[in-house]
Amino acid sequence: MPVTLKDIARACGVSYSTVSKALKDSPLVTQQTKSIIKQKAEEMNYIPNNSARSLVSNKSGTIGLIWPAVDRIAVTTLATQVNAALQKHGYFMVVSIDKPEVAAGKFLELRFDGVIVFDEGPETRLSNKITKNVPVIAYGVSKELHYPIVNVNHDTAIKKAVDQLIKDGHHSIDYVGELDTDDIRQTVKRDTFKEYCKEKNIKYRLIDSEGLSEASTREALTKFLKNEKINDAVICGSYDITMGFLHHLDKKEPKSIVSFDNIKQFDAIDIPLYTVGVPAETIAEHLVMHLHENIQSGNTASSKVINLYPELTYHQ
Amino acid sequence: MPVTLKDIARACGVSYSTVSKALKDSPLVTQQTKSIIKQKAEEMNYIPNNSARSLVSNKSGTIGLIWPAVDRIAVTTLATQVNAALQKHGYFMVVSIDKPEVAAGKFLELRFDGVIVFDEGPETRLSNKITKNVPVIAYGVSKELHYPIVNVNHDTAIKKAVDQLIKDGHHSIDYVGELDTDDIRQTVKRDTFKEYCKEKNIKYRLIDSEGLSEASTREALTKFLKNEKINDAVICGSYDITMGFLHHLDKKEPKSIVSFDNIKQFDAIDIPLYTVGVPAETIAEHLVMHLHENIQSGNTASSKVINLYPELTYHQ
DNA sequence: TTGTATGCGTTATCAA
DNA sequence: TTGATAACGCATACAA
Repeated sequence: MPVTLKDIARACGVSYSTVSKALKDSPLVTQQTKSIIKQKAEEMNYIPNNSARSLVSNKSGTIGLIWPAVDRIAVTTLATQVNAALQKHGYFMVVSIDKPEVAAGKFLELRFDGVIVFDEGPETRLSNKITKNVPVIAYGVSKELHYPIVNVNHDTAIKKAVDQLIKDGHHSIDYVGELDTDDIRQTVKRDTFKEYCKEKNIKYRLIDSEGLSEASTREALTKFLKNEKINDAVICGSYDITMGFLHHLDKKEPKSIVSFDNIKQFDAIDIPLYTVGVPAETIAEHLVMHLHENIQSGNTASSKVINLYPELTYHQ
Repeated sequence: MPVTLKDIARACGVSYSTVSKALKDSPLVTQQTKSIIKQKAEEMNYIPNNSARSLVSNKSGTIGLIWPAVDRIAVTTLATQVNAALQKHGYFMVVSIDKPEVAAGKFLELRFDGVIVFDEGPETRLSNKITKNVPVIAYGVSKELHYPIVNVNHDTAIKKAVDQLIKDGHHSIDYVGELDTDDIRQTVKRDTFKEYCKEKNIKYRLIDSEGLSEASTREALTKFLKNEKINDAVICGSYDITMGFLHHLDKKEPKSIVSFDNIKQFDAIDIPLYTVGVPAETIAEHLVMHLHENIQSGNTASSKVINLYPELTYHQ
């Protein structure tokens, strides 16, 4: 059994409320007693009981991140950034790889202060039962949730990508991405691409990466390239898809490539390309800032959309 | 504020201790009152307060997984398996991507029932302060921790790999893996390979993958292959490294490949190869089983080594 | 400046 | 079968 405030109080010959105050540096305690108590606490390896604290203060200092698909690099980067941003605000972040509704339910039982969810479509949506009991914020591209979402506007990103390629003189563009899916982050790219190309009178093709991983993209392209040739202008739907695509790229043939995701990993690539997307750090900051505000104000379930707009950058 | 037992009690006109019993299906309550209470609880969307529970029962039902490097496929697979195994035992798993000692400290404050840590070397080791306060189990290849570890014996795996390649008639073997590292899971492979080849009078080379990712391996091999030719017999240090290696493989030239990690993702590869390692599911089962036992018995910090022995399998 | 008392939501023991 | 009550560890308003 871990050491409690009472144990320290007994060891110091003071009352346990004094210990409580001393350990949180309250001005209501003498410097001298404080330092005695703190030293003793350290010595006895005191570990505060968050359950007890949480019971009385209604705060756990913990945020739950719901992340069922722990496997894509770009998302890993975002999670790391979110972790850092939360830390800055004094929160501890914890991840669940369970199904969203299950994870959120557990988070509620644990009385976490807030929940972040990576929105990928219907199966990742949280019910009212959850969202009216704890501040939730999503990351994605949807606009019609009953809780706030940081929207990274993939549609704008696609348009910027197409515009750039047109500016570079291309009249025919390929899009490599996951086509057969309900993940709204993917479908919005696919559909916007199609429509915008039509609008701009650009010839286009949709090439299925058959998944979101580098491996699936590589395999899918192997098949594709048996019968067809890839275009000179290509938009890749994510960092991982870009990596899968780059394998098949003969460096001698110059291509214009625009890759989704704006993460530092691109700096390590020796092929020049454009990237488009909101930087992971920006996304993280906004997620944390808005969640923090809603925790402070006790707001749950406002269906606000926080729009973030993608940047297009050239990587030499 | 979420609904409490008292709220339900008031709504049902019974005492809250009756509600408490009813909701955990105690035989001390009539079926009738039970069903009334349960229905009301459901209706009011009652969410038990784990903090309060934990305070009195000294159990949180939650296990913390320490996993600072959320980026390798093989590890992702293991985490998923561990999550499932814990669920079977009634636990909820939660992941921290913070530094091990920080994460463990927070887990302690949250009074989690147990901690699992992926051991990769000195920086991933937990101090006595932690391990004497909560049951901890590690996954790795070390044998000298002050807490239990599920050891997957990479040294045996390497030997099995070399033996197989010798049996297939090879006299010269390449090892592709991370060479310049303190990660003990990697160094043990490197060192055993070298020594065992010497012992068996086999010519060998160590090829640096310059990291553990597919991308780094691919790049490293690009450089390597400019001046050298890869051997006919190759051992790859992990799933991701194998994937990086396969890019450079001309399918026409037959090679004998042994890849580390025993995960289902290999089924999707169309190149025949051997895999060696303890299946992720087995690792997960043992981690959870032993942790669960130590939680039950209140054991902390026994320095037991649970040895799991790798299997070599041929994938057509 | 320090100590006492109350209550947070729950479980468990005991009394009714 | 049900209800009252103490206790878990802590924060805090209040009394000393």
